[in-house]
Parts: sequence; C-alpha cells; structure tokens
Amino acid sequence: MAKRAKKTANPRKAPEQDRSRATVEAIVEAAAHILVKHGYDAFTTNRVAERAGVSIGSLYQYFPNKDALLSELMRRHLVDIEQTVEAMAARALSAPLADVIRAGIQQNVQSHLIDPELHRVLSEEVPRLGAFDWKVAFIARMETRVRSILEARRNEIVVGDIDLAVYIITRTVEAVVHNAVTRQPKAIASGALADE
Amino acid sequence: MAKRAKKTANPRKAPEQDRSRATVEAIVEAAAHILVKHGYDAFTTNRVAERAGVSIGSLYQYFPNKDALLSELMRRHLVDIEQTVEAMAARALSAPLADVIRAGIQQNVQSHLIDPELHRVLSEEVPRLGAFDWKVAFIARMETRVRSILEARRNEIVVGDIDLAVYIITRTVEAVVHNAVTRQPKAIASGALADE
DNA sequence: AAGTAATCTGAGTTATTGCTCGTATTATAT
DNA sequence: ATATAATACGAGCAATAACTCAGATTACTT
Repeated sequence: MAKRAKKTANPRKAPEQDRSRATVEAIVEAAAHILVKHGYDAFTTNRVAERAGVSIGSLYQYFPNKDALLSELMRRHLVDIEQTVEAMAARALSAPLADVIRAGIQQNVQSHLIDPELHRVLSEEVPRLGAFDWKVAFIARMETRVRSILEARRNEIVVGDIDLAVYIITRTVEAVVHNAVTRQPKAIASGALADE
Repeated sequence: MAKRAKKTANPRKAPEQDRSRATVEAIVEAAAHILVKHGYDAFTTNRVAERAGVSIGSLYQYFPNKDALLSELMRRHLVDIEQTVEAMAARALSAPLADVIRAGIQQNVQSHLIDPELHRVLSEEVPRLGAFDWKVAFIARMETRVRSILEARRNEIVVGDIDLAVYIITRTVEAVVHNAVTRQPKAIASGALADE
C-alpha cells in the first residue's frame, strides 16, 4: 500500500452519460479480470485502469478508493448469486424435505458456478473481506432463509437448538461446495448430493 | 508492498549462541502478537522488529524475507496442532465408530483452541497462504489419516466413493469447527458433537 | 590481551502504489 | 455559436514498507 485508504468514502459522481457508464463497466470488468487472472497482488488501481483502457484519473472519478472498487465487485457478485437463490427457493417450499435439501445444495452449486474463479479470489485472497457491509447483509439473509425452512418443518426433523442447526447447515454446505467447486472441477452434481 | 519479495529465499544464518536464539524467539513472538492483535495490515517487518525489541537488521539476519517469517509462524502452529492429533489418534483406533467420530471432532476443536486468534488470522487474513509447503503437506497427512480410518472400517459404513468421502469429511469438520471456534466462543463441546 | 567470529544496529535506498489536481476534450443546452 | 457541464487524461506527489550495508558491540578462543 501507499497512502492509507480513507475509511469513509465520500461518494463520487454517478455516471450520467453513456460514455461514462461504459467507462465504469470497463473498469469493473478489468478489475474482475485482473483479480481472476493475476491475483490480488496484481490488483492495483493503476493496473486496473490500464487494462480498462482508461486513465487512472477516470477510475477515481467513479470510485473514491480502491476498496470501493472491490466492494462494487463483491456487490455485483452477491447480487448474481442471490438471483439464483430466489429462483430456486420458490420452487422448493412445498416439495418433500429430501428434495428441498437437494435443491438447496444444487442452488449453492449453481451460485459457485456463476464465476468460480472470481468467487475463489474474493473469498480467499482478498484481505479484510468480511468488513464489507454487503457480505454481512447477504449472510444474514441466507441464514434467515434457511431458518424459515427449518421452522416450517420443525416436526419432520430432530434438532435441539435451531440457531445452532442453522449455523452448522449454512457453513457446512457453503464450505463443502466452495471447496469442491474451487478445487475440483469434476464430480459436482451427483456425488456431493448423494453423500449428503 | 514495496520491493517485491524474492521468490527463492536464500537461507540465512542459523542462530548459534543463546543470545541469537533469544532474538529469534523474540521476533517470532512479536510477529504472532502483531498478527493477532493488529491484523495482517499491521504486520510489517519494521514493526515486528520494533515490538521484538531488536533492530530490523537483526530480523533479516535470520529471516531472508517477510514470507519466511510468516512461514515459520505457520510451521510452528501446525506442529502444535499435529501433536494433539497424534495424541488422540492412538486412543481412537480401537473404539466404536461413534466414539471415533466424536474423538475426531473433539480433536479438531482442541487444535483450534491452541491459539484461536492466530489460527484465524493465519487462515483468513494472510493472502496467498495456500502457497506455503508446510500447509500442503499438513493437509495431505490429515487426509491420509482420515482415509485409513475409513478404510479400516469399510464394512461399518455406506459410501460409494472413498476419496470423495474423505474430502467431504475433512472439509466439513474443519470448516464447521473453524467457524464455530473463531466466531462463537461458546457452545463448543456438547452442541456440535450431538448434532453431528 | 589480542584476534576472530558472531551478533546487533538503524539510517538510508529503492521500488511501489494509492491518489490528487490542473488541464484538455467531448457532449449538452441555449 | 457560445456557454456550461460532464468526462477524460496522466504526470507527479506523498506515503509506505521491504530490505541492505557498513560499521559498532559482544562473545568466544588461544
């Protein structure tokens, strides 16, 4: 690092014309590309700007600092994931329990397949990642969802502590699928499902 | 970062006198302290040296670069963990399966309790952490252990793919316990065990 | 006591990188 | 056309941090 990044990011101008919107897109795409292909170490604002084909000044016109760019990247990724979650959650509410579980896992797999490499870098290489608001809120929403499913079917299952169960289920599925997808680009669907 | 860290670390002088051994200890302790109390961002070689009460020059006399210090920190931590594993593995071989599982989890909990904060920082904040040899070898050894237990009791369990089972079990237990210990300093022993 | 090796010191070098700011260019409004 | 706002540019500032090196201390030998 050089100058310490400001904690509070005074918001920057939002793009109004098509030209600037294109600039922002180029920056975001370049950022993702560099993170995925070259890792967090290579993720410098100057390099992102260069790859995006815009000047460093333009980058800072729309992102107050480096973290803001990272945050936007994560925000977009989580939005993508949440959409697939929504799509599957609707269907899964009335089905038999076993199917719900299967669907949940399947959904998680899908999420990770959206952009496995970006997902990996975001979760493993980026330091202090937990600090972003987006992620905290996202996890909370996911846990709420799992809990509501559990509570709706309380009679079908045997659990003492619902909070703990939610916690374990969330982490377990996430961790296993995350590891599977990021490390083994095979044996996704059938194997994992069956064993669970 | 400033100057790029050298990839190949030409080894430095090993301490021969008590004085220098004490210096090395002080450096390692200071490094752990800073990582735990102030996070990876604050983990600079200059700061470690200062906290250790030695000059920056002394640090570089025993650690060729920053990564070497980090690596040593991890090596020591893994050695600690492996010792508790050894201790429990012996006892668990002949017991009934349920007890073995319980013991395995218990052991994992113990490992994380050795130095939970250091463990957390090491696994979550330090970038490019998977690159260290020590960790790779460690994971391999752990998986071998789990596999041998599974194979020895093949008749008692129902699994299709042993490799996959080993993989899932390892990751699941690790992930859940890791999350539990680092995030919730309560409800360790009983709850987690029972639900599993 | 003198010589040699081990250890320690810390100011300075060097490279990196986040970010600013004055200026130039392009689009929109009048 | 002219004015005004939006957008783009990029050289360079300022801070930071890994790491070096020449010389000072301290400890072992003989």
